[in-house]
Amino acid sequence: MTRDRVVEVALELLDSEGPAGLTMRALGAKLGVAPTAIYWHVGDKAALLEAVVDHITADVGEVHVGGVEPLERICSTARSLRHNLLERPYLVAVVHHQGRTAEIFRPARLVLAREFAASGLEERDAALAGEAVLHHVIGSVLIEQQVARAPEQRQPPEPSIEPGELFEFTLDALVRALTGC
Amino acid sequence: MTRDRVVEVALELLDSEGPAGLTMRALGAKLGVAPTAIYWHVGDKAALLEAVVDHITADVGEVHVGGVEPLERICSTARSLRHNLLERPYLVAVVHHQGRTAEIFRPARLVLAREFAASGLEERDAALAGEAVLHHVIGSVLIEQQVARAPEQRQPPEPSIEPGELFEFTLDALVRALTGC
DNA sequence: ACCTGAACACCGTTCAAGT
DNA sequence: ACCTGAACACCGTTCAAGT
Repeated sequence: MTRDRVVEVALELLDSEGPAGLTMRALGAKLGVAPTAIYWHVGDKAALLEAVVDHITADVGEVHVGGVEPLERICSTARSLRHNLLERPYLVAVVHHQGRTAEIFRPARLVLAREFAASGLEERDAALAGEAVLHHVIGSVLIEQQVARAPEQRQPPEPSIEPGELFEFTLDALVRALTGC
Repeated sequence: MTRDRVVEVALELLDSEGPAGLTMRALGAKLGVAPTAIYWHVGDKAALLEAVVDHITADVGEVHVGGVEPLERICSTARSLRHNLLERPYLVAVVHHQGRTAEIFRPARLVLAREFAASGLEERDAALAGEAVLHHVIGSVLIEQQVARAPEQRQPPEPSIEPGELFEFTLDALVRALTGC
């Protein structure tokens, strides 16, 4: 029983049971310990969620930047970020609930601003362009996840648009527009 | 005490106290009635939330489309949608929790696809372009709201980028890229 | 038809008490 | 230092009982 172990098991519980399943009692049971023992190691549930999101933030921050020219590096950063966000099903909801959505984008934000600057934009425009790409990524992921677990949606959003294809199509148009190619 | 009255007061409670404050007990108290009376009119809390989101969906769906040429109509639709989404602070979170994010975009989606088609794109490309604009709107709103109520964010996302300005900048670039102007 | 009250199973949390 | 158990205030929900 260490703080790291508690957070680790909390993440497992989150992945398997969802946010509603992550209760102090269930977590205690999975740790083989009384629920109240958690309070000694990590504090209350707010502190636990902070720690969980700390871990998630670190994971999401590890964006893989490939390619050599700025345009390709921008696109690969966006793809990597999207991939990281789609990995954990409840990631966006939990991070949003903690009010830390802006925070998890920091590493990608820095890369994007740098690469847009390298593509010829001046500092402020590069920052704006980077933010635009982030908006596109989070918007895509949010809607993709929602469409996936929609209730009995009367009809699919559009006749057979595959999410990945849609993402690539739009990313390409957006980045070309922002860099002025 | 009618079903509509219950939903109406539930929306008030949601706006004033947030999602955590919307409890059957608090709702009963505000209605001057026992919490269990709600069950007779609207069913359980899941049914209540469905009804609340029904109402929100109708509100968000009322997008104002201005201008005459397609490009201006697309931008004004996006602005109107953004405005509607920003109006209620907990809208995005509640709708997302109900798994109905894709649904609230339906009216705007139809308008956007139609206008992109009018601008010269063929049907499928018009649908893709419309979806891209929706991604941009939801992404912008999500991050804007999060930055607004971030905890003790160490530093603001970027040196003084006003959200509205950022939205306009990116929307313009995106739409011009998609329509090929 | 409409509402109340008691009751139940579940939360998060505190705190004295154990080792 | 680390954990347990009982207890408390809060949830959503059911259901018999009232009018």
